[in-house]
Amino acid sequence: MAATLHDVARIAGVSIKTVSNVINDYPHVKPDTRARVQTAIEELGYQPNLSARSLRSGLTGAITLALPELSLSYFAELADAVIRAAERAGKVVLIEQTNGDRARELEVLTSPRLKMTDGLIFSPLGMGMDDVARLEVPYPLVLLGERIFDGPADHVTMRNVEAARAATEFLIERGRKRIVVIGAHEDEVIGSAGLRLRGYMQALDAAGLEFDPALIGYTTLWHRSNGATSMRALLAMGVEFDAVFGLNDTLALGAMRAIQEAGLRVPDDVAVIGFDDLDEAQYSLPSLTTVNPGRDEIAETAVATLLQRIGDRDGAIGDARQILARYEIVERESTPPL
Amino acid sequence: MAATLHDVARIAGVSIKTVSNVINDYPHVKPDTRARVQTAIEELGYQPNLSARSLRSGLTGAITLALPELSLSYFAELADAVIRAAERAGKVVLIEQTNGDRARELEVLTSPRLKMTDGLIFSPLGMGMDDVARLEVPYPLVLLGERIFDGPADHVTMRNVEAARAATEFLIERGRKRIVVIGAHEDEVIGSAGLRLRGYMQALDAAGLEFDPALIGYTTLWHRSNGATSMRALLAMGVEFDAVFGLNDTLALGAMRAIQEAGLRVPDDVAVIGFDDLDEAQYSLPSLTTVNPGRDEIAETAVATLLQRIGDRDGAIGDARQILARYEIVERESTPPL
DNA sequence: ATAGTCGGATACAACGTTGTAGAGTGACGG
DNA sequence: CCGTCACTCTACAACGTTGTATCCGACTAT
Repeated sequence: MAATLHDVARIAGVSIKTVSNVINDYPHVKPDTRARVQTAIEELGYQPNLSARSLRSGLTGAITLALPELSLSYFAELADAVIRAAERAGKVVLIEQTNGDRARELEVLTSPRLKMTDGLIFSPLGMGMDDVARLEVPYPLVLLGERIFDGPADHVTMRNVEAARAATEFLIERGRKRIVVIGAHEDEVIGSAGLRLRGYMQALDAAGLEFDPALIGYTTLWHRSNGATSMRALLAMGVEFDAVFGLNDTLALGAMRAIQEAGLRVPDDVAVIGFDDLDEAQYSLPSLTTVNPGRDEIAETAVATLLQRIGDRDGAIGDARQILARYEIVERESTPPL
Repeated sequence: MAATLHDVARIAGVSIKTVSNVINDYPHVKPDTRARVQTAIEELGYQPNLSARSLRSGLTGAITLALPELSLSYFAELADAVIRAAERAGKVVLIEQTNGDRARELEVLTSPRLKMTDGLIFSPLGMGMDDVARLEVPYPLVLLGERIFDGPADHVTMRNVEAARAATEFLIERGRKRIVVIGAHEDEVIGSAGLRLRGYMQALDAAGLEFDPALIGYTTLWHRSNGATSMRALLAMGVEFDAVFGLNDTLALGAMRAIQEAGLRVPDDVAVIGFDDLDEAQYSLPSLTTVNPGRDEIAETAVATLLQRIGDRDGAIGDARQILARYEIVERESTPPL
């Protein structure tokens, strides 16, 4: 079987603790002894048993990332970024999918499987304000996304309102006046949809444009098909518009397809802007202007914050923090100046 | 801190082993005792320490999935499927990204981090035939993808040649005769590109169509931009063609964009077929006909095979197996009958 | 010369769990 | 009435690692 400290110690003619000391770079080991131990380690191909180490130290070196599902590009790209950030810190990432299902999300929060890792980066979708208390968990937790405000945990997120306002203003500056929104959620306030819609309204307000409820397309989910369906419905109702703000890129791309199907031209007849800066937004026809919400920064910060909490066992850091990433408009072909 | 067996045992007035027996459903425990222990467990909110359990049992209940990168949709959807399959079996998945880089792939194979899990599902991209020996690893390993034939490990993959042949025949049956291939790799034989190109040639052969090297578009990577660039190059050379076979969906979608940019119509002037059945293939304009290579089946089988190997410590199962998934053509708008 | 310090190494216990061996109890058959 | 057996439970060791206490020798300061 796999070699242990005992095997190495026997071959090197030292105690197991000395081998352990060599491995952990404990300073007081004679160079000569160290060399002998190193040789033995290589000879046996010794690799430490991480379970034993975890048992001793109480830490595993892994973190959990819980998100709705990887087949949604936004979350796939988020996971990519989180894994890279974790790797830079020498940590490894375990992924749980919740499907955005509230029950499953609550289950993940208390799952024994979490004990396999040192902390959780959690992007909830189904949970609401009523579940805030469930976030009082006995392990380090960092939240992503928008569902929970003022929870008991650190929260890393994007400037939804400001960024959505900037996106809307971007369209207005380019001469668009009747801007459809695709992806709103009925009566939602605290989720991404609610916040982005608020940014939209702020921009209209600031520009002195009137808000027209007929321009708002509601969807339950944010898949491409929802964007297309919602757009088709608006087209069928004969609403007049000269621009579309997809509350995420996937919706925007779906809407763009529906617009083109209907014989309208993007961007000549209708300008389109999205939100998320997915990889695919560069390759649509026309390429999609969008908001880069700072995904890499979010991932990096979430990992750093979580690791801080993990390292901080006596609560020296203090209360839950809210951290907001920088956003940026990425201009492409779908929104030329008129 | 977290409760242990000792705490539960003390409260319930039994030995720790009895508590352990209750938890592991050992049959010979008096109902009365069992109930008392259960109560104590709930009272303390006891959850077993998985590190300790792992140390004892030698198993962690987690598996590693190593793949190029999650921001490639194909791999994101593969990861999604693997995680679901693992979850059904009560296992959890840790993800390593290799970026398709050979050095990084070899590193992953020997990383100590692997010891945090019971086995590896590995989708290599950079490794070649010369590295086959590196796959002789002292832990359960299941390979995905095409780079390695006849390796020392179980291999779950798709019927690349047959499926590519079927895709090509699908175009031929619909009256197309000059079929461009996008995404070929120079001189490659064993990779997905080489195999799919072989299927293409077989189909031409069977239909009595001549192979024209001018119709083959080479790319190094399989991103959307590569598909677009390669297609633009062929268009610039003035090659005549009436169909495009993208060796994956991403390439096909990129190529489709380039075709439309050039003023040609899909599918009227050019039919397009892809490979992978990504989610997004349904939502392009026109929607993309493609090959579903059996991704769910591959994920399910890979997990099942790996778990078998993990459970089979005395090598009762025997030699490495090759398992091929069923494929299927998914017909959409990009390939109407002429 | 002696106490104190430092470098270099070791023995032992402990992390929390489960397998093994075995002890105690009662029922049952001969 | 005793041996056997099934049931119920316990004590102990072990998984492989690292922290703590400790030991020995050599060097420094007084």
